[in-house]
Amino acid sequence: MADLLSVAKLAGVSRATAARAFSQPELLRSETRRRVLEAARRLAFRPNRVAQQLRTRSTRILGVLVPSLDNPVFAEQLQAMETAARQAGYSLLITTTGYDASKEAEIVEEMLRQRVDGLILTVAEADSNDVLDKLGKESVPCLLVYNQPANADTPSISVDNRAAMADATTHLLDLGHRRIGMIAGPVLQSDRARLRYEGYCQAMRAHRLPPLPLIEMPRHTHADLAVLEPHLYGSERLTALLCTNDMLAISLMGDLQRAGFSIPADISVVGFDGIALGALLNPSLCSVVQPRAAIGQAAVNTLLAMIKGESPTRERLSHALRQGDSVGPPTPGSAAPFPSTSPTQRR
Amino acid sequence: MADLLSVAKLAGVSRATAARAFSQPELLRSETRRRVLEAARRLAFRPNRVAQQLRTRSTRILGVLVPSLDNPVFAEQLQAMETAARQAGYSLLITTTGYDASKEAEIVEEMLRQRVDGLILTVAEADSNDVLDKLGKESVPCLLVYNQPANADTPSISVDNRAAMADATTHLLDLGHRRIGMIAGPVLQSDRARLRYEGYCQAMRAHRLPPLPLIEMPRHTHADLAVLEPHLYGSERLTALLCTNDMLAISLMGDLQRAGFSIPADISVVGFDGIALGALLNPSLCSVVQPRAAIGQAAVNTLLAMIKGESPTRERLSHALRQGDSVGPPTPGSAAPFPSTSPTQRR
DNA sequence: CCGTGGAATGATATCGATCTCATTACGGCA
DNA sequence: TGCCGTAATGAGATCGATATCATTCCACGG
Repeated sequence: MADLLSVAKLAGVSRATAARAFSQPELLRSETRRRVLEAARRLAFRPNRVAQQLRTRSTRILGVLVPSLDNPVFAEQLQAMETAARQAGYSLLITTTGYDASKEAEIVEEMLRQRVDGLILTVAEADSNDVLDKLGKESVPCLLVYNQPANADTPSISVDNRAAMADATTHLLDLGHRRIGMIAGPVLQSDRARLRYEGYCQAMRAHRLPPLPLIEMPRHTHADLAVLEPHLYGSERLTALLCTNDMLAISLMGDLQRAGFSIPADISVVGFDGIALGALLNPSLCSVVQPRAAIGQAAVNTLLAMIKGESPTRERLSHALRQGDSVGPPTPGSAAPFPSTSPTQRR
Repeated sequence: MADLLSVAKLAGVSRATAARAFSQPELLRSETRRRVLEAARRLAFRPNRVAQQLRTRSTRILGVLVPSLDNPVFAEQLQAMETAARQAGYSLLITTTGYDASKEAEIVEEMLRQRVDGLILTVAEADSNDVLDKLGKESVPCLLVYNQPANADTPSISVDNRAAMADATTHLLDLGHRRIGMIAGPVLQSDRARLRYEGYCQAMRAHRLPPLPLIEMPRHTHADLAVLEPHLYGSERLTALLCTNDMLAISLMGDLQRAGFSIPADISVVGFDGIALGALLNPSLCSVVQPRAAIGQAAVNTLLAMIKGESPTRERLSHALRQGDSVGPPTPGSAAPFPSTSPTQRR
């Protein structure tokens, strides 16, 4: 391709002058500027960002790491980030771990080699994370999203996961539910899930009820009815289920309905994240809404501020409980120990 | 940070030798190599990819452009792309247009400045697209995904949109449906939507039925019942609706159910894309499945082959119709001209 | 003991921009 | 006309790696 030097030659000026036509046009005599721009046009000159990046030691690229794009909560947030970043003249280098924490280190290292100007990470464990510890010693601005570190010194943006789940639990309690369960993905791998469970426990205790043990699903985003079965039948069956994320909740609803349960008459379901699709369903999914777009936008803006040298802030964005038809008051006598209809779809 | 030169000095070798310790370690005496690596470790040396990229004229970055990450069909495909790319040692620069075709040119230009090694695009219009025309003259490998250009010379990967929608239509016809409608987003902006409509028309005509006009929704991923209303009531009401994408279909189902319609008893709904969530719903969404993961993976691999100089291929991946409970045979007498229940949720 | 050839290493140009500092051009004023 | 200060432009170093070609090292055969 044509480079600045050839443009300069064609315009009959020096490299420096040619460069100035783009970076500081006001320094040039308008006639000179015109000649350079004309030459650039003729040669189809395209500035080489790589060379710029090397010389200026700034890539204007942000490195982003999320668990998975298959979960809309991350995809929707990325959409907001991309928009915000591009508006500010930045690009995104997006990577995923597939919920595999052991990949985090290598991926972050690769982004550092690329000399990203900053990092936005959603990791499995924000506390006691050696990747973050290492990053602390580096000079690269770094920001956690969705993670809510307890003691960590890494700035972060998230909702108050504990309070949020406590709110959801309280909502169920206020409706009259008492046997409320909570399901999560492989829990050891997510600090968020643990905080949400704590919120649940807190709310239960506040009502003088013993919190039930967390029910762990084998996958992050897909419910498994077999694991849940013991809690669905009999006199001690659960009347409401809290899920640590919407994907889990949505797949759970489908499975329950196919197994003959009516929602919310037989059992109420609450999700977490508030992905757009949840509101479109029928019954619509009651869910703790994390403001994904706001989180994404705030993340980019905060990181850009940090890059400019401003001191980081730890932000707690406010959550909201989206009411939905997947939740209703418990109907004590309604569900027989075993569901009355055959395990096929029921409308 | 420490650069290669300082590593070389500490190890007591030349820059070139230090570099070889990483790029061609077999050329060095093991003792020399050890000294260099040890020095690199001590200095926490991190290779500067930007400098490498400038010198080698290869970034090992692929530029990706999709309409929106809010639509899972793109997010799921990106997940596959990211995995495939990283395995091959490439990174992704991901950008979105928000379905705004007028942004395509600028975004592509910016990616070219970044000197991406190749481009993977999903554009609004594959034919008569000046961005693509311009790219044709450049030497950057470029690949279309989901787009299915008629005459274009740009290689592409997609399903056969026409045949796919024809299959879905035929499925409905075989069940006995006759009044089958089709809804789409702002259709002028999507070549895919038009091809799918053609497939529908084709299938209808093959059954000696006049295709109905396409019903256009104001948004790409959200149905609007008001627009649809004229087709839902009366003796000529539709008994089945095809949607150009799953988001549209899912939101449509929710809206219909909330308006008192029973699915599929009153009306059948078919989606397109086969996003993961569709299968989890109740009723599960019948949809034309585009193999998103396979498409993403194939896209990356094909593009990498093109980068290596192999000649491009235009690939048609096979689609499949996922059966779902959102479709059933028409029930002629079932739905009154006006729905029998009040417009609240019905189970 | 020396010449020879391959293995190992070094010196230097280069990728394409920006940055700093030096130099030239030019308009105003004595 | 000549001097001066600012505006405009140029020369050359630099960012951090790789690539090419030259040079040194060393073992081995003659």
